[in-house]
Amino acid sequence: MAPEKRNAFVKQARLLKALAHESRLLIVDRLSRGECSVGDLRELVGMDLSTVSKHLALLRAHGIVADRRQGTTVYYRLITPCVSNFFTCANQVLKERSR
Amino acid sequence: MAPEKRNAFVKQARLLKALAHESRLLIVDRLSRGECSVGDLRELVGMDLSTVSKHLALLRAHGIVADRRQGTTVYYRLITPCVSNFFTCANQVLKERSR
DNA sequence: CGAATACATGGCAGATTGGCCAAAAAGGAA
DNA sequence: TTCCTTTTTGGCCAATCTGCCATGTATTCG
Repeated sequence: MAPEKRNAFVKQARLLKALAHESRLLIVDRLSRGECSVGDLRELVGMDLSTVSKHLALLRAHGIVADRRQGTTVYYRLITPCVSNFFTCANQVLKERSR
Repeated sequence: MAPEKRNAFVKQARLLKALAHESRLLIVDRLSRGECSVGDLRELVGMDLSTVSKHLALLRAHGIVADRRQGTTVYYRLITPCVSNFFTCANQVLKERSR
């Protein structure tokens, strides 16, 4: 297989991996409805603040979210909104699988 | 959050995780163009046969592929073809991200 | 300045993953 | 049966992931 084509799969795998976690999906889903502070996301996810912060750092490193500081509060937002399509896509597979 | 809604994210995360690997994406992509023997997939992926077999077992356990034995050869096929939509979806995100 | 708030980061432990090798299974052919 | 081919499984190890705790950093307030 051509190296550049193979590389496309590597990039796709990295992206899927970045999303393949319950907490991160929760976060992405929440952010798809508008930006949100880390504290609010922590409440949503229900884990330690440091854990949530690391999930956010991972999403940021993959270019999925971006942050904005306002005073001591940091707000995150989706910068690739089409990432929400993954939910539709996944649900379709889950539905087809259950038949 | 409601337990059943939360559970949906758990299932989605499991599915994404099952796909989030270069070799498994290669396999799914190949199978989306028709069924294929393990040996052929091994050639495509370029790893040990046992490794490929384990990737296939994982995909099967997640209801993504199914197998059929013919003599000593085992053929795999996609049983949730819409899983290919993930490629479209991922490429869209990757494209949006690069802008 | 110091104290408080809101996040991020470093470090560590336990669990999971992904690879190879060797051995077992399952069929088919002789 | 025995041998050969194809695939699966078990074992092992190195690497990665994910959580919490403790600490560090940035900002605001008094």
